[in-house]
Amino acid sequence: MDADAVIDHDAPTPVYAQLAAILRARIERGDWQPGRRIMSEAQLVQAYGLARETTRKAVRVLIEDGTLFTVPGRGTFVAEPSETSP
Amino acid sequence: MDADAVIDHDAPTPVYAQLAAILRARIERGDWQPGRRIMSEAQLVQAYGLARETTRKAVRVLIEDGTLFTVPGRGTFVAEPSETSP
DNA sequence: ATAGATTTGTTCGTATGTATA
DNA sequence: GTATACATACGAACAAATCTA
Repeated sequence: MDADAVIDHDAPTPVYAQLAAILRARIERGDWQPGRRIMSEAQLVQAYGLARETTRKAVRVLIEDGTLFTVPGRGTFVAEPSETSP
Repeated sequence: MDADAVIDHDAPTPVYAQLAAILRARIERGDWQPGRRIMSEAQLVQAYGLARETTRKAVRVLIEDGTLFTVPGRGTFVAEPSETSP
């Protein structure tokens, strides 16, 4: 999926999965480097016009596959490549 | 069968098969494009005045021949032509 | 040291849609 | 025709951790 792709609410793919793919593409493209903080949940909501729980679910997908990790009160960060694909 | 055909409860053809033919005609006519969502089950029930299980059976016919596919929580979608007739 | 702002974590509720009995 | 279950999506509210002024 393209990094600048737009959310399609009528597509078969769930919105949260679309956003997860977009974020993954932006990370692979280098928009956010390993160890760096990505947009906050509020910024994701604003940028993609989604509900907070939907953006959180997208982030959770990337957390579960080792791409991102969160720090309460700090933000959401890009994991080191070694942690993603050893 | 015509896309605007009406269900005939007294015809030899089962009602679910009539509806399946109607939906197939509407798809072939372009009412719903590949990858797009068709009416929900509730809308089909409302539009054609049938029981829910009858509309589900009609949809199942088109799923089994590769015309449609469903995504829980999302809806029923038109398959890509390549998936229908390779 | 305190207050406020920011950010993630959690818990409700509502609505829609398919799956199953 | 009803009921239950599960998945998706949106909305609101509050708590906890962190940072800044």
